[in-house]
Amino acid sequence: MTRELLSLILESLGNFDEEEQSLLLKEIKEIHLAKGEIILNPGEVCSLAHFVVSGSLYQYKLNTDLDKEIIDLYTKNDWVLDHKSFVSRTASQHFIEAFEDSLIFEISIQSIHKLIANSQRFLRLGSILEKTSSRLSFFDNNNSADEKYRFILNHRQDILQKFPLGMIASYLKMKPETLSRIRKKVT
Amino acid sequence: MTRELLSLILESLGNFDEEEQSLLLKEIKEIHLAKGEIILNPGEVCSLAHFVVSGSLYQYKLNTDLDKEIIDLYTKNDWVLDHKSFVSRTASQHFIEAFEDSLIFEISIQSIHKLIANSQRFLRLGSILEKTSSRLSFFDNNNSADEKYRFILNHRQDILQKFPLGMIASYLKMKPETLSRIRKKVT
DNA sequence: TTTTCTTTTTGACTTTTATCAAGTGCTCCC
DNA sequence: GGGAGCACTTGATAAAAGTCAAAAAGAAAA
Repeated sequence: MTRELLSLILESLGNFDEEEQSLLLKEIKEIHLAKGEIILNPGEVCSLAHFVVSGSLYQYKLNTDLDKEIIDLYTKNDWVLDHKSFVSRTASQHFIEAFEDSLIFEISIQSIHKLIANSQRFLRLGSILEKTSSRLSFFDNNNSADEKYRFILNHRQDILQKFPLGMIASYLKMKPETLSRIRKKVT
Repeated sequence: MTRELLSLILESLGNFDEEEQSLLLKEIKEIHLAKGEIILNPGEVCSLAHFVVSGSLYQYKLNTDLDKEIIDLYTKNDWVLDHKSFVSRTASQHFIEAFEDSLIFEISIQSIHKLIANSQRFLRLGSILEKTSSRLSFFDNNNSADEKYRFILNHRQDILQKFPLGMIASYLKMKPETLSRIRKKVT
């Protein structure tokens, strides 16, 4: 992987010195995904963290009617993982799939442990988890449909561009009709 | 701490052999809490996991009107921690407080790391996290008030005994009136 | 036991969101 | 260009939960 691409990750995680960057570089893999490619399946333990360089991905589960329920949407500079499976090392119930052709970086949990063992400064990699969980936790609370949409509008403009409203509605746990009405009112 | 009390933890985590039990014992502290004592304050990083031997505790945050919003309720044999703060090592926004006089065990994240460094078998301590997060994640989803109450009825009978309905309603993110009506309907 | 205070229930009404059905606009593509 | 399909919008109505106010039931205190 090139240093130029590494700089994207460094922007996300904060800077590391030369030596740390070299160590980090050795653990990171570059992956090209075609639209529709799946990088996590239900039943697997999510032991890889991915970083979106370009393109977009989404995490979802199938409900009893086999409809996709959107868990999270990812674009450039987002960290991609099933947070719960990653942390507790239990089987995921979710899919993670490329929504477009995408370029991503990959780092394994083993690599992260290895780096931390080497230098405590890599404890900062824990912020990967922080980033993923803080975003999702907003939707956990009993916020109104309005507030949820406004949150996207303020913090995730990018996903409004990339993904169809039906997917965004599912992500916000509301019906497409409700999202459509709110959008008219708020904008 | 006595071996008898340790057996409670072993029931929760699965068995360890003699040597592992000795190592574990050294890292665990026994704590008596008086009703109202606070073991986690907003602004602190939650770096201790607690196990309830007897009594009860609750985790909450203050909303803008300074009302307590219940995050989690704990009784005998529950593990107590702010999951997000514990995992991501960021400042908690929550309180954790004894609801009654309680006896709890305490183990620090440092101790957990130390044990794991010593033997991979202590990786099982990760199930502490699993237990705490899986319970909470049920309420994240857009389940109806009915389903949430039924979940409590099936999986947390004990908290219905210990805590007033107002607290349980807040925990389930509904109004006390709604919980009262559902209770009449479901029971 | 009576009084007081708190918790829980009940009733009438409002707000929010879901549901169902139909309409508009758009793109793909033969 | 004329469907066929898809995404989004709009309207009418229903269901779920919240709000406010008051009554009933329980628990604690005098």
